[in-house]
Amino acid sequence: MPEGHSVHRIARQFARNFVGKPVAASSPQGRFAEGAALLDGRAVESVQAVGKQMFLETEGDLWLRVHLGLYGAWDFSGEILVDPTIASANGRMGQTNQRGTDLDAPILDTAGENSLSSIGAPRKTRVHVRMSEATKGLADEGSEWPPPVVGQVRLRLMTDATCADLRGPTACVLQTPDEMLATVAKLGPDPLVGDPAEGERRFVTAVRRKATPIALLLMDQAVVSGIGNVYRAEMLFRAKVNPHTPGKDVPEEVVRELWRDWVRLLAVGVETGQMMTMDDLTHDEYRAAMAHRDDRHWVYHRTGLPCRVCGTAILLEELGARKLYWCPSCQA
DNA sequence: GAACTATGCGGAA
DNA sequence: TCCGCCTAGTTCA
Repeated sequence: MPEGHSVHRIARQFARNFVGKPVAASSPQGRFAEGAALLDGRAVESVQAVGKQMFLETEGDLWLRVHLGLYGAWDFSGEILVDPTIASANGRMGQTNQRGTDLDAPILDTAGENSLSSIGAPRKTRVHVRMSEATKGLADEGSEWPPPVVGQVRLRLMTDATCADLRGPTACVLQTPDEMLATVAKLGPDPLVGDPAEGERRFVTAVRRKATPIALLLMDQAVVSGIGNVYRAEMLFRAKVNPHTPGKDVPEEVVRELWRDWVRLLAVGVETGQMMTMDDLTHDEYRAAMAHRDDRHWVYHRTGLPCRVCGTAILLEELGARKLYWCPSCQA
C-alpha cells in the first residue's frame, strides 16, 4: 500500500522510539510466533528504510525485514517521541485513507502552521490516536497499557513506553546480515539511501538499457526503489512522457529529470506524509484541488476527467496488471 | 452485511 | 498472465 515515503516515515519513528532500547516482541496473531520469540528481549540497534522495505537491526546480528505490501500498516501507540523532521508522529502509518495520505498526517495545510522544519528538541506526546475502523474506540482509553490487541496483529514490538503493532504485511521475516545485504543489493537506488548522484547514475544506466516501457521501469524496484502506482503516474505526467516509451528511447536528460523529480517528491512525501505531486500549484489552487476526494493529483484516479492542463480526458489502461492513468495529449 | 477497491508482489501456470 | 495473499475502508443494497 504505502509507497516509499511512508516507509521512510515509519523508519524514523522506530529510530526515535526504539533504537537503543530493549524490545518486547510478540505475535498476537501467531503467524510470526517463532520470529517474535527470537527477537524478544533484544536491544534495537538500528533501523533503515530502502524503498518499500524496512530493516530493523537488533543485537546479535539479527535483522527484521518488513514489507507492507498492499495492506500492511504499523500502528504506534503509547508514549511517542516525535521526529522533528516529520509532520506528526502518532497513529497509523502505511495504510492510508482515500485521500491518499498517511493517516498520521494532517490532510491539509501541513506546510503552514504545522511547519515540518521545526527545529529543537523532540516533542513528547502521550496521545493514542486511532484512525482505523478496527482500532477505533480506543482513543478514550489511551491510558491503557499495554494497549489491547485489536485485529490481526502479526507482530507487536514494545519498549517500556512505546508500542508498535504490525498488521497485514506482505513480508515479515528475520534475516542474517548477509541476507539483509543481499536483499538490499537487489534493490534499485533510493534517493534517501547513499549518494543521490550515484543513484542517478544507476537509474539512468538501468533505464536506458531496456526496451521495457518507462511506465513499467518506474515500478520496477530493481530499477528504482520506492515508486508505486501513484508516484509513477504523476511523475510521468510531470515529465510529459508517454508511458509506453521504451526506456532506451527516453532522452537521457529526461531520465535524469525523472530521477531528480523522484528525489524531490520523496523528500516532500517523507516530510508531509502526503504524496504531494501538484507542488507547483499555488496554495489556493492546491486547497481547491484537495477539496474533493480522489482529485488531488494530475492524473492518478482521474479516469475520464479533463486533464488539468489541456482538458483532454484522462485515460485508464491496464499495464502489467496495474492501473495506469495518463493524458494522451500532454504525454503524447 | 455483502461487494468492491487499494499506494504490492511472489509464485503458479 | 493470472491468482492468491490478507487487511481495512468505502459503497451499495
